[in-house]
Amino acid sequence: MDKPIQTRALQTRARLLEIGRAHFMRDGVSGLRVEQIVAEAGVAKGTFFSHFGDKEGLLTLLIGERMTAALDRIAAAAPPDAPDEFATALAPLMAEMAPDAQTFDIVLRHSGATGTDEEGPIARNFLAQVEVLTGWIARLQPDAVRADADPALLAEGVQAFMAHAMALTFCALHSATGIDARLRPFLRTWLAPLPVR
Amino acid sequence: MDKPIQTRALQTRARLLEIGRAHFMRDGVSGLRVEQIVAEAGVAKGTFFSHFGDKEGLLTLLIGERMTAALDRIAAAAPPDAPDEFATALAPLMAEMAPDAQTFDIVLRHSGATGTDEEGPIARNFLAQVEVLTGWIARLQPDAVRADADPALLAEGVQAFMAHAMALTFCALHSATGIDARLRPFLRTWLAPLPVR
DNA sequence: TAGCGAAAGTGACCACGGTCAACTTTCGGA
DNA sequence: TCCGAAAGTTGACCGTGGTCACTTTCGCTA
Repeated sequence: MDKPIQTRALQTRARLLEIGRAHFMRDGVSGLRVEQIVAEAGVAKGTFFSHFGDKEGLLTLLIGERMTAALDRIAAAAPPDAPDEFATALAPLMAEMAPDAQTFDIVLRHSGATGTDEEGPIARNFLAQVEVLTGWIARLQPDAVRADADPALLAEGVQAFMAHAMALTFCALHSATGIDARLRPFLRTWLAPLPVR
Repeated sequence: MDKPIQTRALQTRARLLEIGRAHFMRDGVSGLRVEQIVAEAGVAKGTFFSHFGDKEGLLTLLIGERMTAALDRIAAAAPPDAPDEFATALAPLMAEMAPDAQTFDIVLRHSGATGTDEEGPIARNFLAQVEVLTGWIARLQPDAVRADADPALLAEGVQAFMAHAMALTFCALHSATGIDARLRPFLRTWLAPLPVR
């Protein structure tokens, strides 16, 4: 019924992860060769794939752990007091999500775009993002953030704008302005409280 | 100075495009093999790459021409009279942009995410989308659409939500509801006119 | 029309992710 | 302590995208 994982397998997996992490930190996504990792770990190619499914399987773990750390730090800090501060608060997370186009690509592909129960640390991170954002938003309603919409909907919208702003990073025309500067006008318009009637 | 393109090259290119289009229409992105196309066209592999750069070069042309056709049809039709009609009006375009995950992936990667001058029919389509949307929005301001924001910013925001809604299509949890149903609440909240003070 | 330079096309070759049938190791129970 | 089944591992093999030094074709001018 249960399937006990042998320590041998855990060790192999840990070794692959560690070596993969080293390569990822040094060269990013593009400089990660399965054959290289496998050679350094002293195992056969097939072993890699039996552990991670495919190359992206490892990458999602590596990217996911960085995203998790970033989000944890953000959640532990003081929540922003106004929509304008959202972008700055989220900047460290976005830096992990989109250090380069290939990474961002993987993040998007495994995002489950806010809300699948499907596996994966990236998808889980997106769910956690919504929770954090929802908390921030609910806390600021109704004075600093519009109260005529569901906080969860607003939170998802923030994610959509984050993706938009990150994508613009890889476009020559917009890469000059910082990512939070690009995000801010959208969030301001999206979250602005309705004028008092 | 000028570089006259030989008719021979044009014919080869046209043949590759035509065969590629046939495969794309039958099997989508995933069922497109460069070697197959090249064999049917009776040319060498290198010829393909000298014409399109890489496999995605051809795919962006094929996807781009479908997106262009869809957007042209939308632009020619009557503009929507309320935010709620945006989603329905845009549905045919979104169907071309995201018939499957792989296609959507390519679209995103070549979008220039609204606003690079960089080449490519997909990036150009994104620019054209903004123009169409800006027109729609400006037309409805200030009664049916909020007037406190720049129409271009609102248009870009619509694109961000479109991407979000399309991404949700490939997520088990959300694929049940139609894409326009998913998009509508966001657009309603994003574009809703401010209450009269 | 010979011949030259550039454009177009060729195909052997490579890189690299991924597969799978066979083999080895582990471990619980008889 | 031996056995069988399942977990773990192996590495030869494959598919496919992409490269590049070389050949062929074309248009032009002397």
